[in-house]
Amino acid sequence: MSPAHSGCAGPMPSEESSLEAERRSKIERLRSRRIEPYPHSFPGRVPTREVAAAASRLAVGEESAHAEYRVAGRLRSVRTHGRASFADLVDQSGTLQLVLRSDVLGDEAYAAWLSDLDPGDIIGAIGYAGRTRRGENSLVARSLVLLAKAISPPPEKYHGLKDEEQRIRRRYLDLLASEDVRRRFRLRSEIVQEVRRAFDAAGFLEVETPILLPVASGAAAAPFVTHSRYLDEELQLRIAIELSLKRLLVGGLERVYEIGRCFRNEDLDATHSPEFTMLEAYWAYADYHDLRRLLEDLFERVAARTQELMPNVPEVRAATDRFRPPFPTLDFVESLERASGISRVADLSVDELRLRARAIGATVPDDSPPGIFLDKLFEHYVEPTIDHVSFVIDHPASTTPLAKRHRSKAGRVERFEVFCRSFELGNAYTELNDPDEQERRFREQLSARGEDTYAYDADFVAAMRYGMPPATGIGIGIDRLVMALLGATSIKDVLLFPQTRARSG
RNA sequence: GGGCCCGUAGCUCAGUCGGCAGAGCAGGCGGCUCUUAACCGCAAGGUCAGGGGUUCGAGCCCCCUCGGGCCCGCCA
Repeated sequence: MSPAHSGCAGPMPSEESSLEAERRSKIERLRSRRIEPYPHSFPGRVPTREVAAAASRLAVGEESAHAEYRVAGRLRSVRTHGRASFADLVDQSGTLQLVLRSDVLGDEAYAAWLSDLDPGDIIGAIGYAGRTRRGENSLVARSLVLLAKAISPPPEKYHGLKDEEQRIRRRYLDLLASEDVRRRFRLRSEIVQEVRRAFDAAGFLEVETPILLPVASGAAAAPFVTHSRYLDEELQLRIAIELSLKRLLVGGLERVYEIGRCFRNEDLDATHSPEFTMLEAYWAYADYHDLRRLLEDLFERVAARTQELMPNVPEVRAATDRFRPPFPTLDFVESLERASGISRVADLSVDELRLRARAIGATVPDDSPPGIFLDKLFEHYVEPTIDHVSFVIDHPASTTPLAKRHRSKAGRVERFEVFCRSFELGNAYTELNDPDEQERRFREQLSARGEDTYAYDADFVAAMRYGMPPATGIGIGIDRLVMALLGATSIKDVLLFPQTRARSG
């Protein structure tokens, strides 16, 4: 038993419906038949897919009583047909039809099972493969075993669970009602595995660094704040992994990555969740070109796996097509100039930039640094034009205070962002490793903006003074990557248990 | 934080002009040995999100609250 997760526990239906009373009375009946409704295990089961495969090798109408199979899963529907019935059994491998016949199960058992089983029950079936006269791959059941009686009825068998609130709050119902939803979340896990494989294969070490920190830094965001009773000190939940991983570079771990939850005390909307899964990777002695190559390979692989797992879903097909190489490269400045018609945009004064930003309706403070205005212009003119997965590279230095200066382009930094359908998937730099410059920029950040800014992490600067190798680093939003691959329009579609308000009253 | 929309049976949804609360699925009873959203017949199932108001009369109109969705603003 894993630790209970909080959050979605929520108060749920207190009064039982008459349907539930009916099912409870069936439990009593079953017990009077000396059938335990909640037994301990069901050994020897095979996936339903295996039986379906065996049945598919038979002729229509043929049955093969030689081999016996044990399958288990959730009963989805029962089509009673007098002295023969058909039931659909769903397990993780798929759906298998059970053929229930009084002449095979025995008249008494047949009648008893039909009256005491309901859709939603977890059952085991023991029998042999057969193909019905209508050609359906089936298991002809010699006996049935109740494994868990469901008291609450499942969602409607055809339409499933549609109510968005219920889908989120009671994701288990959404999952049990929809093979498609189950596949999407399975895909999410596989994408994470694929990411691990890519970084492992490139010689990276997966590490785990603190989530609870004295001060959350490494990004500009509002942290969640908590309190340690032991220390009697305030702690903050991390908003980024960056500074922990860079400390590891100082310590001589040359290639490290972490996949983990980060927390930002901000709104939930279509592309933001207060807790989200971030991949960050840091690579000593390499630069952002190396990371980009690694990423391009990774994208091809996850897109292929996505198509494999979810063929024939048009929106998924359209989404994965965006991950087909080559991936366009957009120079930040050139693409902005082309899209906006503004020439020499990087040379404009702050005042000119502010006017341009105001003209497109950007609502940022007047005293913002030039990079903020450039970002706004880019968001307005260029981002909406990005559909295919694309790399935006070499941003003006003023937009990116914490990246290393570009080695050849004046006024730029070595950075790329990956975009898909106008939202950002990832962000990579050739990292700063001059401790004095790091400290200076931290301080500039502090004075530049208000509350949501980089907290000053003195120990991190101290670490860098011992020497951090030249390195490149990247952050990828795993939730967004999954969204992009599935063509999902809301981050809630890729989070098993998105944040919801506690139910009151 | 601002705007718009939604909440009816366990689930999926109708509900017209303010006039008896409806259907399908699921469940109950009966029928059916090839169905697959099985089908046929009968009966049952409601705090119309919650609270207040208008009205002879409110699921429907008005106000408040709760929850959700979408758009905008901010962060990835």
